[in-house]
Amino acid sequence: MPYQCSVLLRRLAEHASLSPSSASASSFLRALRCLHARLATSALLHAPPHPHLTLRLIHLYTLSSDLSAATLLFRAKPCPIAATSLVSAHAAAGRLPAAASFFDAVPPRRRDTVLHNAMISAYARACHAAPAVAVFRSLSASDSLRPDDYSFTALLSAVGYLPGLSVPNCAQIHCAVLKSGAGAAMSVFNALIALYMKCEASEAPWAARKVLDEMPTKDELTWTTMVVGYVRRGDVNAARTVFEEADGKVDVVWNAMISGYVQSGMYEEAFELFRRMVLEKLPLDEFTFTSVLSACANNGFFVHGKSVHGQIIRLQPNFVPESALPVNNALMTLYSKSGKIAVSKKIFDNMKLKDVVSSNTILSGYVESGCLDKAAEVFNEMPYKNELSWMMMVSGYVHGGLSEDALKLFNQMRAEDAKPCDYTYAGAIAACGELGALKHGKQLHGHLVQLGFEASNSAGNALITMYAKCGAVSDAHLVFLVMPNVDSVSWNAMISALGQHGHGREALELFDQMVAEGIYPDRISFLTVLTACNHAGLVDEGFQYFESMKREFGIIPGEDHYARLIDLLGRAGRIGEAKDLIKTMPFEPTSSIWEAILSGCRTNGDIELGAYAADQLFKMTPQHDGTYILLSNTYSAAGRWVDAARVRKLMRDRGVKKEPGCSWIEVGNNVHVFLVSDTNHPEAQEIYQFLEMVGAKMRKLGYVPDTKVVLHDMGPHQKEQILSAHSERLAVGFGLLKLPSGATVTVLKNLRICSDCHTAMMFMSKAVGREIVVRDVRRFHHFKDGECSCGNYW
DNA sequence: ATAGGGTTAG
Repeated sequence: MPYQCSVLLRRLAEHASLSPSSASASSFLRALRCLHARLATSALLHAPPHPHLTLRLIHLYTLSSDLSAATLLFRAKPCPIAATSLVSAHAAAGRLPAAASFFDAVPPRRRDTVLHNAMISAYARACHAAPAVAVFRSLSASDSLRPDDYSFTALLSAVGYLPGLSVPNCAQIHCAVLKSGAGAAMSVFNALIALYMKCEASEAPWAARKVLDEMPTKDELTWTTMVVGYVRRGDVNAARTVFEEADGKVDVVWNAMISGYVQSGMYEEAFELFRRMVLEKLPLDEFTFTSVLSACANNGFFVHGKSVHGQIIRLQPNFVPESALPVNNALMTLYSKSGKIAVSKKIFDNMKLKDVVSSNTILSGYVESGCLDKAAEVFNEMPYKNELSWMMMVSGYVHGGLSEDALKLFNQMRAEDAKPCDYTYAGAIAACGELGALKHGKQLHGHLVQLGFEASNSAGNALITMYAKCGAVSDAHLVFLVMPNVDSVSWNAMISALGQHGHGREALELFDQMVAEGIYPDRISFLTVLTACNHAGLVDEGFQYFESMKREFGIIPGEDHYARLIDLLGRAGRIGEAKDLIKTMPFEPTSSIWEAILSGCRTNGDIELGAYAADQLFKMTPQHDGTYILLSNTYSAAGRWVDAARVRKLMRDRGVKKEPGCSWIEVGNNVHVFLVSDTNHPEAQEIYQFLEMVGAKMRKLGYVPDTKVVLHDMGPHQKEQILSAHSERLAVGFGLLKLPSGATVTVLKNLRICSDCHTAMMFMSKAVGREIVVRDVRRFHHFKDGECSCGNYW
């Protein structure tokens, strides 16, 4: 019986090790798995000291990834060879502690060179250089053992992860390898090339090249290593030169070069190389397809991408599920990015093997297209979520305006003990900014520092924006100042922070400083600058920067830049110049342009142009309520009440729904509450009742001399946001009042409200003992010395 | 039984 088992198992093992990844072997192994278990048991029962049998079984289990069965067997019959198998299997699966436990389970005297090699390689895979070196040292120090080619190869790959690796370091190791005499294999040289290429110094490729030139024989990996090394250093041109030189060696070099182009954003070149591979009838494998599909997806080559898909279908490559996986993932990305999420989902559903990347890809497709419900569905069904899954979902919610959901998810994440990455923190911080939840945002800032994410640009940039939106400009500035590597996003965020709060001059100064420090401004920078000018009323400066954008920086102004400049002119009463500007625009006015014109006409009382702009807007966006309101206000401002009423009627006739909004009202000198503009809306009833309640309460306190009502366009969601977000900080008035919906609000003292934006406010906080500025997160007006920066206040 | 390279999601 044991003998029979042994023969059968050897056959199995031979079959499996011939092609461990081919479909037939894996299905073969799967089919026989039940048999294995029985054989294993009987083998152990019938042949107590039978190391060979145990060994074969363990190897077999390792090949079929049944590590728990292999581990069980090892515990019953520990031997160094079995340990080797298990160490490498666990390392391959990314479980370093498990791998190390098998190495440790073998007494030092019984460890052989191969077991040491497996352990060194395990540490190398996990990027742990120091312990790998320690294992290598213990191998060298042993009397009976000597390191071989494998030992050196694995050691060299581990050493590559040492921080601050220099060329002299590498040369030292190089010498040691040569002296030992053991390292003469091609793999050792290839590893040496990779090691030199990892050094930052500019002469490193030269040293690597020397190794390559001195090699007696080179194989495909020699060239590939050079190509990959150059790609990692960001030198695609040098990679290309090496690639050309290696011409004739097929397969991997091509894949490495295509992937190198993709990583450097040179998608056309990547596709061109793929085309050459097809023309020269070179074998295309899953790596080729994956890289070229990614090139197509990233560059909008959707037609090319589809033809690659066609090629895959035509060639019917005999991919095992493991190989088909990345290809399918790349295909999903292609279809998601070209807006065909349904196709993407179909591929997803048909995949035999899925991983986190698959789910994340479909998740990102849904998030990008704004289908947050479907994204959440995928997210909740994911068997395994990683950092990225959480991050995409959190930032997806923020992007979709669902900041509360974002924060809820963030809290759920911490409850599930999942570790947020810096991007996830950035998302949560952005959510705080949207909600004006300064206290929560500060807390997150504290966590960031504790976790050592201070150097993260994404988190830092999110902090700047969050503090700015919560009115804490000095905090925003502090973050900006202590950030170790500010990028253009950081500059833009800080410029915008200053601009939002009316520090127009400072914003412009910061912009100039940015340019002086050699950071190239982008279109966002100019948008920010124009906004800053807008809030500070710096019309001529706005014009100057607009001009220099084209002239000095070669950035073609988009409709958003024009719209902002027109808005700026309109506010400054220079509607005539705005008209001239439209005539010089290289494109037809868009809806945002007409909107800026219309709002300028309202302030300037230009009824004729306003009506024309409104007509254009009615054609483009007939259901947009803002146009009707603006036009009607333009008429009423000019005293043409009949026309104003006509516009309101038009709006009703066309079935345009007015978003219910709420506003602040001033009661007497010092008490302020909410009111809604459209009393027919159910939302209005709620607020109305609320106000009644407030009124009654205030009358009791003797606070109601007269009541002013301001109408304005704030959505119900926004109102809720403001109510819930600010309530904690606003608790200085008469105590909390509760809305039927459960949101709480506090009545304040010394509040000032801008009649234009209706949202900026200032009050004396008894709790803090100083003046605090609170603002609506979406509107950018600045309150200074009791006046709003738009100059329109009461 | 162990080594060196190429893969997809933001």
